[in-house]
Amino acid sequence: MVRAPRFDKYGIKKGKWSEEEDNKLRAFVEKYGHRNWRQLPTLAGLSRCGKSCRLRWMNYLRPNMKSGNFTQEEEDVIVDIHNKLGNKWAIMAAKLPGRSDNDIKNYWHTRLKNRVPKDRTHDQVFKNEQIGSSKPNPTTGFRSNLEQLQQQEVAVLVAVLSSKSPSSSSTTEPSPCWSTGSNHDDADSTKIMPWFSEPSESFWNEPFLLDDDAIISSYDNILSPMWC
DNA sequence: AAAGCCTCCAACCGCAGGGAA
DNA sequence: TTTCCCTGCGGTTGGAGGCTT
Repeated sequence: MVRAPRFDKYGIKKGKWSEEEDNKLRAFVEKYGHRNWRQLPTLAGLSRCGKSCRLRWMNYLRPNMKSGNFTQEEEDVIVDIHNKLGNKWAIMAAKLPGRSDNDIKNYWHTRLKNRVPKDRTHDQVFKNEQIGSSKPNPTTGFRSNLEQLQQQEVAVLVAVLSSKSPSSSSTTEPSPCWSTGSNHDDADSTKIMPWFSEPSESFWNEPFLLDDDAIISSYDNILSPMWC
């Protein structure tokens, strides 16, 4: 079900993550955070690119990640947002704590896509909007129609993000907003994520000390691009 | 039993936006 | 102002496992 592990020409591992790699990544991020995904794999002793580490963390290793089937409520949220905004998986993920954009995207493609009438999708709405206004307004033209639609999208987006998420009423689960880098500031991050403690200042100023000498020596010989 | 097909999802890839230099 | 780097997003793919014939 997943890609077989392999190494690219730079020695960067690709494919399925092992339990050991997961543990290394989880331990490192929980201890030091993830300010620099590009350097993180080197510091954490992983033969992965930063992008791969970020994806793994965001999709599976984050605290409070849910597994298993989507509830009817979650499904409704996905369909509703898709009708309004289209394939905005990150926005849907922000509304569904514990679900990643990848989860939602997969769920849409495998379960929901064929269930939702095509003429109700955002893309079709967008097309209809353009077809319906095939005679451009002599004073404003097509561009303003598009801008108007974009303004409507922004309004919907604001409404979606400002409304309560389905599970927030029944749980005390932290808001996923931290994961999108919005709607919070650093001062609040420890409240939102009790597990996320700001690393001590010395961490960012002092050289990182690893237990494994081999990793330290390899750090000096990084020739491959760390980001894919 | 086995071959072929289908489904699902973890992971990869490329692009765009924002910020720093 | 321009260029470069980093990050996040959305589309696509690889391939294991299940199903059908």
